[in-house]
Amino acid sequence: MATLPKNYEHSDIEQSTYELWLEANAFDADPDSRGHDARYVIMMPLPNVTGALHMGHAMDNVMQDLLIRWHRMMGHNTLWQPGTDHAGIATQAVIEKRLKELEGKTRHDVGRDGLVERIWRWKDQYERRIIEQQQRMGCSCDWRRHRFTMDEVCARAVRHAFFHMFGDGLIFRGKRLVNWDVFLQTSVSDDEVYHQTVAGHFWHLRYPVIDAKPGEPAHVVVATTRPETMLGDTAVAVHPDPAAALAAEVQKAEAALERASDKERAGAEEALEALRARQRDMLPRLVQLAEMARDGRKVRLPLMEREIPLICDEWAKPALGSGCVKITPAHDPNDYDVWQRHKDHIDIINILLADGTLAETAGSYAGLDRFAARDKVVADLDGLGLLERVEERETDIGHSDRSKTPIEPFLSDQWYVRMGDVEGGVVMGRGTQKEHRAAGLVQAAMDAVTSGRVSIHPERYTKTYLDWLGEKRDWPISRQLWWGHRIPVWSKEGSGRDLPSALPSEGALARVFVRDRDATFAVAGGALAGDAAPLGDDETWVLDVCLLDDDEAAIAALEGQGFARDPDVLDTWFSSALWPFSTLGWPDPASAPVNDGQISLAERAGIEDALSYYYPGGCLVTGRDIITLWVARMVLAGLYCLGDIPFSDVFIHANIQDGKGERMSKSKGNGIDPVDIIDRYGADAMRYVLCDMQTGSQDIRLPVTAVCPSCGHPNKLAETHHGRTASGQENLFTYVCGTNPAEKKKGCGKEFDVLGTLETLPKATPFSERFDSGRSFCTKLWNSVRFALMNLEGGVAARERSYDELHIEDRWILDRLDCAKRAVQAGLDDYNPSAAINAARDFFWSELCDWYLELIKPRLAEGADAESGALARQVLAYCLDQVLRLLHPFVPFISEYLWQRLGEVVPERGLGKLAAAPAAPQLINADWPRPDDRHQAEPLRPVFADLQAVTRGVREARASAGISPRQPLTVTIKPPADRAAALEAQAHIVAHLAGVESLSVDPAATRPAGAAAKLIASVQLYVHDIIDDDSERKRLQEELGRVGKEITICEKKLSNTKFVERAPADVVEEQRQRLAGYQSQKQTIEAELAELG
RNA sequence: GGGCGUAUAACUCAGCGGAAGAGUGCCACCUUCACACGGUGGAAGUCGCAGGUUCAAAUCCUGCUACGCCCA
Repeated sequence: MATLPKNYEHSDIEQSTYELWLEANAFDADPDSRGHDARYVIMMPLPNVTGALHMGHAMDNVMQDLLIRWHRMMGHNTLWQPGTDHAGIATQAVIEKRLKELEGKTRHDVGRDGLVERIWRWKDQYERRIIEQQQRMGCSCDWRRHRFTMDEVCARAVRHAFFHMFGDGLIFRGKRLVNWDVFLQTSVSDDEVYHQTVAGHFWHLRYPVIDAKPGEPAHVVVATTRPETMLGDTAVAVHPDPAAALAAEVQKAEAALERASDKERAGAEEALEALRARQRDMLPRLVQLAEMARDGRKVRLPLMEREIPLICDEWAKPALGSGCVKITPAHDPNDYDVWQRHKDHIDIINILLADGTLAETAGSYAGLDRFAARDKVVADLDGLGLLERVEERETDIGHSDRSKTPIEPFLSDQWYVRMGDVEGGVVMGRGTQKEHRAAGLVQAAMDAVTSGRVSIHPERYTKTYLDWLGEKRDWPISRQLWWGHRIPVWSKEGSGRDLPSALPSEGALARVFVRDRDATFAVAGGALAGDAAPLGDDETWVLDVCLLDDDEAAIAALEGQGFARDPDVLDTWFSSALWPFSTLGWPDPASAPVNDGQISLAERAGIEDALSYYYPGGCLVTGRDIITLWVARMVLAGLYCLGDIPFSDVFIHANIQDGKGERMSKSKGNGIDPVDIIDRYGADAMRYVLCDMQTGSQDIRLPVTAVCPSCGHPNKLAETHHGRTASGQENLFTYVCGTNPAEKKKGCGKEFDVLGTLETLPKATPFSERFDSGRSFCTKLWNSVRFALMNLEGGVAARERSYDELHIEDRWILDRLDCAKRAVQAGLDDYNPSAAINAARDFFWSELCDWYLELIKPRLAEGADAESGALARQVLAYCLDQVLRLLHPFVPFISEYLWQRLGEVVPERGLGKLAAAPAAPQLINADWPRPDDRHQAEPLRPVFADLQAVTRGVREARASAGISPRQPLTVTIKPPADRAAALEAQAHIVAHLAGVESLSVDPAATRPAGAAAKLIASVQLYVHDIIDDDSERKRLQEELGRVGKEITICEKKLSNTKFVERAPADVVEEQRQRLAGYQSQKQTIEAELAELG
């Protein structure tokens, strides 16, 4: 029969339980007759295929599975859509790096097709690994719907979204300064740039003034951290009104000084004094330079021997440096803005090539790498006596997150999505029933949140979302990569009015982009729409044709006319933004090309198609770092393509940090594989602890210890030293065993890694003591069910029961269970898994196991009253049934396994109509427990609290007197008269739980000689024959002191007339009650002492 | 530089206006018939610092300090 093994081994049950669910198709989601209110959809934040998952992903997946399993049990039609992301730049960077390391080749050696084919192989490998990891965690997603962002169905959605945006004029070309990664030779978005402060220099350069007049300076001084950019200088700027600007600065400094704290005063005074010194010493010269600029004077750019103008622009700050600033429009964002303001009379010169070497425009420096050029420029200027001085200075340098190389601001053509408001508005959800007009894409996404249609939990992240969107910056979507969705635009350049007379392809969209003035015009039938002749005769243009499909005939026609396809691919987030509906077959589920073995998305047999049934979804579960990257973009893409929000709730969970408080991530080398934790502790233990940790705070610290693969020494990673690379630098990915200075026992000193990504080093097994509590919990759950099964064996009749026939402990446990159900529900409703699982745990462990199970043991014993025992068994089976249901979303494997065993022994559970527990073949699909007012037993709570307190009192007396737990005691209880009856009726409970052989209740009792006296909640206990008078006297004196202190506190409060007058009446009354209680305790103790003599 | 967050027992975290809590760890006792990944009992905290509001502050406000994250 179904007795459980004595020991719980997670490895024995997890795989078979997961297979049980798979065989029962328990994760499958199909549209059915349940209404739209009963749907629950989670779109998995698609992990990218660059590598395996770490604990941060585990948190994300567990939170989703928790919500999904909970909703599934509540009877919802529940879809959890899994999938992976191609992560364009990240994945290509990994493969290129490996190509270089393993084969010594670059991507150009293997070609576009060759590289892409290698990436597909990598993708297949890691996608498998990720799915395996998710399955080990217990993820209950519908694997038949697994998608990859470059699947055919997703690719089709990308083409449609792009085509429509293109047609609406929301996609445009722009010549902009982008963040250029010279290693990967692509632009990267601001989000992919991290800033690092590095030691650098500040070079002060002299530019000679041309034909300086008497009294004028012979040169101007400008300063830069990147001297090679001077080759591209096209102006030197001074402030137009330096006097006013400096005066304003002085005023600000004076105000700051006034507000300054004592600590800040010295610094503020110094700053003010420096400004005043500038007013005295430098201002006349700056005024003079401004006048020279207005006079059209020029300076000679050294090395290039180019004449460049002095100009007036407010970007030059009189309070900083020399007050003059060099202007390099093509290589600095601020200078680019200056150029925009002075386009008419200054140039823009790009001196850099895509690979980071200097272009022809850099004159004799052409061909040099940017850093070599820097050295040479500095040396040459020095040789000419034009290097005034060099300052050591820390500079903040942007680095590419992918290649770790410094970013160059670089002028290039890029594709953008127009995020801001558009004249006439944007049509959202064109052609759908929800079609409407919005001011612009970003505005629509902001409105969705401010109106409450999308709510973010915790609420504070709403600000993050709105602040970021509020900037309404255009979204750069082109990447100079080979891995990704290729931009579906074919282009041809020309000039003047020489536009092709007709488009070569029917149904294609076309726009004319006019170079150098950021203008685009739609084309209809070969002619410019609207204003028919916006093109000047000498203007150059690009005609862009966007195709909806890769129609071979159309492409051939275009290419025949000299059109060429754009080589770039789209930003990964473009396809991710469509995820909530591309996965469901948008724009047409009926013809959606799903993969082999996958479920069709089309309508069938009168049941809705996947898209209309499952869109919009329910909840998006993710970390706060991608609120801007992804959440916002999904909202606006959903609104634009379907006219509706993609989800109604966003649950932002905590990020996992290591023992040092740094965010766990692969790139930092401090991440750990959840499978390592699952192997050691079990998936349920890991899930239990992750849920317990998810309290609503934004970070969770998880100190990790690694077992050295060479000697077995446990190394606390936060304090263990890293290894070194060949060049002697700290290697963040490796550790040296035994280098924690705080550890007494030394390890072997050998190097290891924790991720298993280094082929040259052995991998350590990581663990964290924080998961112990999860494993203990599972063991306890296992053993309690094991105990129950031993006692339920032979079956329990599912008899109809009335509340009246229940014993006091039966009613009490039903009351506690009912409260637990409410608390678990409330915790989950509030996105507070920690509160939910603690409520379940407290009920299960502290109430069901610690009290109820102990209380019914006599009723279950052989020879006990059969009727009483049957009732206890029935209540016990019901409680376990309910507790397993409550725990299932948190710890699915063990709860399902135990449910199966419980079902074998007691197939029908519950107390009839009084407490229903509808049977289900599998817990994963069983009904979620609902509270029942009839189970509430409020009047019983104080009675039970008395019993518990008295029980604890006896145990404490026994422990403090050093009496063996086995020795039976004799106890007399002297309760206040009004509580005597209730206590007497249940005295057997205390007797049973505290090891009391003889127990009497007597409101008039006095202390027998040798008895320990104890006062518990106004109930006097006498534990007979365990103590001598001296130690009892001493103990009572101590007790008296403690009570005296409490009395003083209460009296002090109550003698404060303000407290009595202003505090709420019930609070004052509570204090009075407390005081009375303590005073009565004091009397009792004094009486005891008097009796002792 | 701007925003968000965190500082509570040795560790990891709850509590967020009316008697300082949990889990782990620690100490003592217990291998009693579900469970030593257990039971019983216990020790352990000027609730980061300084002001303020209030009858009352870990909790609200202001400032400081340290740390983390996001955005420039």
